[in-house]
Amino acid sequence: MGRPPCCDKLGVKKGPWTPEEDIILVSYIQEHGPGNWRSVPVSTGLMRCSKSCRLRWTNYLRPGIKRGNFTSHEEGVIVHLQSLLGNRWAAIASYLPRRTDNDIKNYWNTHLKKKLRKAGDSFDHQHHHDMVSRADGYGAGQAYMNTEVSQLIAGRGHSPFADAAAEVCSSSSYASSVDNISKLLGGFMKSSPPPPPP
DNA sequence: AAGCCTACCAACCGCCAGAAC
DNA sequence: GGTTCTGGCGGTTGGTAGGCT
Repeated sequence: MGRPPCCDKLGVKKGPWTPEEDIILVSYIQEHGPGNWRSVPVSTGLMRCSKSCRLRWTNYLRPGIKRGNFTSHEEGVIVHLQSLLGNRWAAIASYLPRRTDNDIKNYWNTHLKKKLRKAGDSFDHQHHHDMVSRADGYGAGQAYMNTEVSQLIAGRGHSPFADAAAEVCSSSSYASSVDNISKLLGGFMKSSPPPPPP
């Protein structure tokens, strides 16, 4: 026998999270820290699968997340990294610390893919890199991006781009229910430090 | 004003690697 | 060493808001 099962499949709630559930989850993580997701539904009484709790936290409730309003710099990074790494959204997200893989994936599927398809004759993963290089609007600054992203990938070291990105991230604001939850929690989000760089 | 269409995004599903027993 | 579970990831879907006719 291995470990005990993660959670009872019966009685697991699905669908959108309510503000109450968010508060319960954030309060629990504030107290115990993220991790050991199996214990979250058990300890909090949330009728949610541990997976669902983890997803909700990482994609939505985690402090320091920036959502929406992708800058042209961020777009460039995503486009270039996608051409280099493929659809490895978690890896791409690691270079944009305040963005979640889900957010990047959504942005790619809804915005960038369309833009690139528009720019090129067809969207083909096999020839994506060539196409990205050709694409109008994304060709500009591509050489710069090549250098910067290569540096980031090689050593993830300090770079002017990283500074610029950090500045953009820190200065931007977003409107979402996260703010409301933050207010409800009495500034927990503000007091929590942003996640460390990868 | 009503119905239809499109775009967006939160959340689910299924798979995999590694960890726990 | 084998079995089972957890955590993480990428793909996909369903709900809904906004725009268009």
